[in-house]
Amino acid sequence: MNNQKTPSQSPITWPTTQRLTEYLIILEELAENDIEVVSSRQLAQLYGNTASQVRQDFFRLKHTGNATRGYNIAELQATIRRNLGLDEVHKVAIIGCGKLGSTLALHVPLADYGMRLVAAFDIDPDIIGSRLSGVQVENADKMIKICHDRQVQLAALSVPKTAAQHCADRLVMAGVRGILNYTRVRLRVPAHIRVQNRQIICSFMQLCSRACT
Amino acid sequence: MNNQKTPSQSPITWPTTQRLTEYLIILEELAENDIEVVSSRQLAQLYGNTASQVRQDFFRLKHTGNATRGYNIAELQATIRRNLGLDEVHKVAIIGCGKLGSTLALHVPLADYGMRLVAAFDIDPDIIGSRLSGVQVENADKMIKICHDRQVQLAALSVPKTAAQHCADRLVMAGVRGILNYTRVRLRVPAHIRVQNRQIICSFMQLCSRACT
DNA sequence: TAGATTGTTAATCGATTAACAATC
DNA sequence: TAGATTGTTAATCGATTAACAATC
Repeated sequence: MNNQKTPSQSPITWPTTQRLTEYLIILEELAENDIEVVSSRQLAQLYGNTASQVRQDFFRLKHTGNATRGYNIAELQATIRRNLGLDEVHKVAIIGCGKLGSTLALHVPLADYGMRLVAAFDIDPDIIGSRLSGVQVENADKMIKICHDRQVQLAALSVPKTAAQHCADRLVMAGVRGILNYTRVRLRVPAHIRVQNRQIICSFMQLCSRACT
Repeated sequence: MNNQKTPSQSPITWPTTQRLTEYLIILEELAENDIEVVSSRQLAQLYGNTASQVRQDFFRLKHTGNATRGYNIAELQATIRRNLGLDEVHKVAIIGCGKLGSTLALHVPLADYGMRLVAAFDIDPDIIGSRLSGVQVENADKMIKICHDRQVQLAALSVPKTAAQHCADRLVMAGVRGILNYTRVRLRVPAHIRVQNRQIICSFMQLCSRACT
């Protein structure tokens, strides 16, 4: 389910949300190079879309730039972060700390984008008890209690296929709001739970289809 | 650049291509459970879209089902694979075999979807020479020659930010057609090279924005 | 046969692009 | 001032949804 429905209360559509996260990455890169201002044309060039679309996106955020110089990068970053809800700290758990799960824990800079890893789970006794990016890996049978106690809102699911649905069920019971599903299983969850399916193999297939045909 | 332009020759749009890869995963799951036939309504239910959209997608593939029972799963899988170009074997290289790169090599079932890992590179002497999913990790300074010799068409880029553009340049020189970019750098490549940006942190931000606001 | 489902066209919806006055 | 750029509306484009005759 890549194209989710946009909740009616927000003026920000799903395509815009997706672009905003990427703009943020681009702006970060510009800021690192001490660039302070960017025009819609420049940003469009970097993103690979049109200046018109960039301006539309910011128009929806009610973000206003400078009619001569363009957009102030620091302000733009702040607006985007606020609109994506990255101002508050959202608590994240990683379910399954094998190869993929541990990579997510160590490689993804959650802390830089309004999130914090607060729990990690596995069933392998060799992995349970080890530390991963500041948290101790817990036994998966404590998932409901720990996620509930630590108020986990988001979870990344990187377990074997056979465990996927059972883990999802427990996450829902623990009150998690959204699941990033890296398993090749379609999860069945109540309608109010957001699931984003991110099977890495799909990205390879999509690229293959685009680049090689 | 999530929303790429569709090349004019193909009747299959980018949104459809994205869905097709996910249908394939769902069909795999159904086939494992010895289900032989699926209706557009059932598939839509599993994917999270409408039966009408499912039928449109297959209509564009000129795939024809049975007006009473629905679609034969084995036939459907074959049609989708053919349309995505997964019939031939596409050669893949992984650039950067740290935590993320080695996870991609070991975790992603390329061989099941018309791809084959034929090369892997790193600059770390401790990693060079080790074996990863059937290939030996080579020194990154041999990237151009090896990728060219082994006819690498697709590459996954999982190197530190500082190395990203340089690696991309070399991949282009080696004749690679598409790059799956996991770094948080915007790559500058010639127009005929496909780049798909897949920064994992963006998925987390998107989920956060959807689930928590 | 009756009923469920497809194949396909047309209608609708929403996202992107174009255009240009207002701004600095 | 002149020129580049934004803010914003309207037009266009394309994707999704609806509808229903044809099919098995």
